[in-house]
Amino acid sequence: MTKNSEPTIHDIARELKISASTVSRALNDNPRISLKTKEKIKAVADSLGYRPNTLASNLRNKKSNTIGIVVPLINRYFFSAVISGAEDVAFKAGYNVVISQSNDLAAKEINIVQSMFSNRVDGLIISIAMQTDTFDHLKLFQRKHIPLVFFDRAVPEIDTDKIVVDDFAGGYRVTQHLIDQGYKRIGHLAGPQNLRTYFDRKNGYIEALRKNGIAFDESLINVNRLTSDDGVTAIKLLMSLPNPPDAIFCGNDTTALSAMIYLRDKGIRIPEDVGIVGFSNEPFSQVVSPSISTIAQPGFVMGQKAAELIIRKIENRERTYQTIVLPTELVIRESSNRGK
Amino acid sequence: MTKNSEPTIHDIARELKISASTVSRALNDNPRISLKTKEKIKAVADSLGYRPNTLASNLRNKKSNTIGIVVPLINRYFFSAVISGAEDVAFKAGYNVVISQSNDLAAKEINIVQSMFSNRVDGLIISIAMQTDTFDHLKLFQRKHIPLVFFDRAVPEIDTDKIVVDDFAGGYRVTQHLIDQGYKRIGHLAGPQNLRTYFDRKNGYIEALRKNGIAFDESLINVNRLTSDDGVTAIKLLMSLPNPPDAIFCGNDTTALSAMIYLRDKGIRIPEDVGIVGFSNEPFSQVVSPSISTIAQPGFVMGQKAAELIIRKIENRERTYQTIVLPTELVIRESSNRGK
DNA sequence: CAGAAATGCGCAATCGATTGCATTTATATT
DNA sequence: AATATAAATGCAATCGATTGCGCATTTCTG
Repeated sequence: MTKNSEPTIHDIARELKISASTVSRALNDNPRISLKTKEKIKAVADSLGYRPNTLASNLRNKKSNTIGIVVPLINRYFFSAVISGAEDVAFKAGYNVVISQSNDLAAKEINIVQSMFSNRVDGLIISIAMQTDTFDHLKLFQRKHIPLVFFDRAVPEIDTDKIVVDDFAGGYRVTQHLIDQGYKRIGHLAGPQNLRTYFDRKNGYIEALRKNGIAFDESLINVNRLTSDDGVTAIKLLMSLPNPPDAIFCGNDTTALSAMIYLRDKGIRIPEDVGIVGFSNEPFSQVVSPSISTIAQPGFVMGQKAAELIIRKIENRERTYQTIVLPTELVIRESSNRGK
Repeated sequence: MTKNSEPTIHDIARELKISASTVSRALNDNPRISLKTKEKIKAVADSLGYRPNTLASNLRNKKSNTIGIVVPLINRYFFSAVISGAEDVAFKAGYNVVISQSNDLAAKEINIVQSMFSNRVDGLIISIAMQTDTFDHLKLFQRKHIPLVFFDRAVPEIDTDKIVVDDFAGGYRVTQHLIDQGYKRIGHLAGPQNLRTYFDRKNGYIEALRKNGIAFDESLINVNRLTSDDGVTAIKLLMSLPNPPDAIFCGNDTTALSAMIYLRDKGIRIPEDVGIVGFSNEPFSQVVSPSISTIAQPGFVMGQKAAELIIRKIENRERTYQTIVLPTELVIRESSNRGK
């Protein structure tokens, strides 16, 4: 098939009757090579259309200049924002990024992570799948001292760098805001509690209630997977309670939207009758009607920070682990704004 | 830093006092190795925690099992959908994907593409940057016979595989739909005309007018970069014409939305006074109010097809170039529906 | 039971770039 | 001019996996 005529440093060397070592050094601007020789070599390299074979270089250097990124789903605003931010920083620093999606399946995640290990990525940035509950595949990276950075969904039992948003504070703020708006019975659609993020959001909610002296009613919390359909099921359930809520803190914007549409179809006014707040500030949340109050998660910045951090680790400029907690921002929009 | 104790096939060989060749063959299930030996080898490999070094294998095989994907911006729904679809297919077929974004800058695109070449990707899937107007970096792939697949934004002068949507038909349908709804003066916000997609959309629009015997008025077309701000500027301009349009076919959903918001703020009713149609079916277009009529572009499917195609090419199961034109689908929503 | 055929495995080169150490060449010093 | 010193380059091994060819052992055939 493809003719295999890619020029190598040996071809350049032969052309100039010098050794490949010299060519290699020249192309890497090694001071041991004279300027004159360098120029000659670069000229020949150009004329042959030489392009270094990164594979060979990587093998020899035991470094792939590649950062792996694993997300549940690429095609989700928050995650693609993170990827975008990470790619930006990585590319500028001379790293490639390989990206895979776990589809929130533990099995695929394990597969991906092992494949990335075999590909000798220099570091791994990951937000774990909802389903994942064993972590051997990640501990592998730990054991081999390959930098590992969690973002958003971190694993508490693995001690490494983490970049998360302050979900607790987010949940707290949302709830406080709803209370401030005069809502009395505030329900919560919570995500899977094995994921720290959702766990924290719920606890922020509970803490805000407590601080405000509001009795915590377990029945107002519905734990589900936060899909659009789950949102409808959950809101239906909560509204059918003998004493239904007058506000809902939804674990994400998707359920906020689907709950909102359900309520609207039932003739329930938002925010007058029921207040709604989501989480994540998905793009649609500001353009729907009524627009959805939510918590902004700085995805792009998160990606940038994750990449910066992992590069510092890869290049060994830092040895201690840190957990960066990015501040959350409450974005108040129509769905919870009664003007109080 | 990291201790370099990754076990290799040589370690396994030493352990069993056999040769590395045998180990390699055993792990690759070569029939020349007896079952007994294979089992012993696999047992030792497991016990040592052996993981093949893909870099070494790739170098030797002159194949990286990697597909490069270049998009203008990862964090855009359509593109992340394509990436998601492509990753899906690629991963199942045993390929990794490395992804970079050009930010619509020609210079960065060139840089990325060359870097991917150096990394010896087995194939490249790309949607070119708006800015790009020289194509040497892509012709390089052609010359070296490395499979190249364009999607969405293709380069006419490069003869290779392309996956596009039928933009012409899309533009035509949108326009016909607006005419059917009784709109009389239909304007168009067009994208950069060096990009085939936008060029075709515009021509579909023009053709539909012609077929319906409607005089084509150049002043109703505004060519811009289709950002949110561009949309506002453009709509402002069109509406200030002596004889303003009563419907706008916007080159994408972003401008459709910003134009719509501008009109709404001016007290102009949609779709009663002015009809709006976008392009791409961004997620927000169905949840805004009024919801935006648009053309659905099957991003995920496009990504899948692109990956399937490039893999067939890489594995040499196909030699002829093809252009796959995916059908467009008109999604009629509120913004253009006067119930006619 | 000799010779043929099959089976199982090892040697050594290869992929392309890098690098410690050695060697050659140029320049400086006495 | 001879030696010391610095500058420039080359040799050969290395990174880890793969593979054509050949050798040795086993099994089969007449």
